[in-house]
Amino acid sequence: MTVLSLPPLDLDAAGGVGEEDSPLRSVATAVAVLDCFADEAELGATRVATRLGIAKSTACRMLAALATGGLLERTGSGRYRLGLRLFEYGQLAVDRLMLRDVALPAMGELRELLRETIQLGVVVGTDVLYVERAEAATMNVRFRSEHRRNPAHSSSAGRVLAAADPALVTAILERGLQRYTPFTVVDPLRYRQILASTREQGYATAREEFEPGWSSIAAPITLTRGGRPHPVAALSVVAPTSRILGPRKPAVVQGVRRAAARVSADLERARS
Amino acid sequence: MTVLSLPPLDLDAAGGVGEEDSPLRSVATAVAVLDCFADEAELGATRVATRLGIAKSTACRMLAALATGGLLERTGSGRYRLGLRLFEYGQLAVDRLMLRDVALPAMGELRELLRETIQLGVVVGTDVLYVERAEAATMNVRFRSEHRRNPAHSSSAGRVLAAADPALVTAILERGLQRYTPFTVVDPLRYRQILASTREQGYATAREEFEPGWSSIAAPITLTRGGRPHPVAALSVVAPTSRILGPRKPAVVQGVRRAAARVSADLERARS
DNA sequence: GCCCGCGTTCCGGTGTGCGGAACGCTGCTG
DNA sequence: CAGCAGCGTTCCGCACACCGGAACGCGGGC
Repeated sequence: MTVLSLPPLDLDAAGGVGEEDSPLRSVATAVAVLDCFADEAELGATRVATRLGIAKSTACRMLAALATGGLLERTGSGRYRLGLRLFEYGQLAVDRLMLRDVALPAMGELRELLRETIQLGVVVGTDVLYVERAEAATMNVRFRSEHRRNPAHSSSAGRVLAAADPALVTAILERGLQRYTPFTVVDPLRYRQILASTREQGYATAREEFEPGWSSIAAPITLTRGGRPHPVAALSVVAPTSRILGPRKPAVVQGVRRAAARVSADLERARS
Repeated sequence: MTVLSLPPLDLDAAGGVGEEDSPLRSVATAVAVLDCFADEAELGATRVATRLGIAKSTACRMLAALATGGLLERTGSGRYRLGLRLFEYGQLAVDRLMLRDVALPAMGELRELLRETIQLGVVVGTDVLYVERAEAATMNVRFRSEHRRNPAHSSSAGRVLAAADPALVTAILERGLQRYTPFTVVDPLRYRQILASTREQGYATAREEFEPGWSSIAAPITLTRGGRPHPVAALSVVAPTSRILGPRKPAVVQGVRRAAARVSADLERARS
């Protein structure tokens, strides 16, 4: 089994529902129906039909079929909601990367060492998706679903992953460096400079570039492929700025780099 | 928005792939294709075709359609694997229960108090599915995907949930009390006695009934519906037997009951 | 370099999913 | 209390999109 062959960054997946010209029209619309539930928690047949521009009867059949398959569940009032089977599939998808299990011990130790929240992120499209998180001592309700994915250019994890992947860099630049805070780096030239220094130093930082007050430091988890180490994921420490970019910064950098290196080694050994 | 209306325990979902007589045949087979990946990490068109008894060309089209939808990803050698989009959908499905976010703080505090692993479980079919886990101090690699779901009859969480749900009890008994360890309760009469005492005491225990050496204590998270409190989830402490069923048992019971009661109250308030 | 196995593509017939309209139902509202 | 409006669901006939079999291109392996 190949260990975590990085998905070839499907750019089209970033867009909206759109009209797929693929075969299996009904399956494509079924997936589009699922996508509708990314925005809203509960949907009925009429909403789905109008959103997708299909007949109401078609939407109803799609919803029923997805519900019998377990991908959707019926709420009391005839509407539908994402099903828990999707949770199981999603956990399996992450487990199959053979990354989380390898990284968990190191993440727990790093959390204990720094007493901060540790994140494990991979690239999907031009975003970083966090597939595991070791919360600081008291589990922080601040980290919710909306913090499970963020644009690669404004996060330290995205930088260590882009630093070694020119195709990802061009994809990020094509999409545009959107500004989220006054500190967000939006100049392509400056962004490339940051990536260059990331390559040199072996870690990346992001100072309040996505959410005011919160910064992060990340180091790459690599896998030697074709003789050269290739980043496949990133370990990042996220905390209020003063706690990791102040006097503690050297300790945090050393800690996250060591943890990422250990995960890389374990991942290499797990490649049986 | 209704908060966590318990899914009506789809019994058929427990079975294998099977032939659905529902409309939208292609969507049904697409779901069946997804189900194939519950067992194996990577699959090609031929394997899928033989497993489902469909033509190889059909399987190929299904795989391609699911891949363009992001539910599957292509691995290097033309085979397929569950896609990370499923992870996002799955996280959304759990978030929409408005249960995890409410329970996280209490779980973190209980973990700190007991220094043991805390699990948050819900019922799906006749199994308990754990949708969140607060690991003990060092994140334990022992808890992996195979520990994300287990039969309701052999877990403490399943008992507090079955204690107030006669329909679930009959479903569990119909399925049969499978033996996993020498301690597993497999006598229906004894099982009903245990449920009765669970109702009285307000918590449940399971002593090495699923995995030798590991036991658990659970308390119900309830939501008043129709004037009466109704369990919708369970908080459980899982640890080596001596650490929770020995002298510490009273403290553990009190801790998990208090935490579950707090989550219940918060959940009630969140029902705006 | 041969062969076997894979994933993919092509093509025609047919059965299946599409859309529009009609049906119960619930929960508003005048 | 009755009317209505909106919902999810069902029915039905036509068209077309999907299924299966066979052919293609490619890669790995005794």
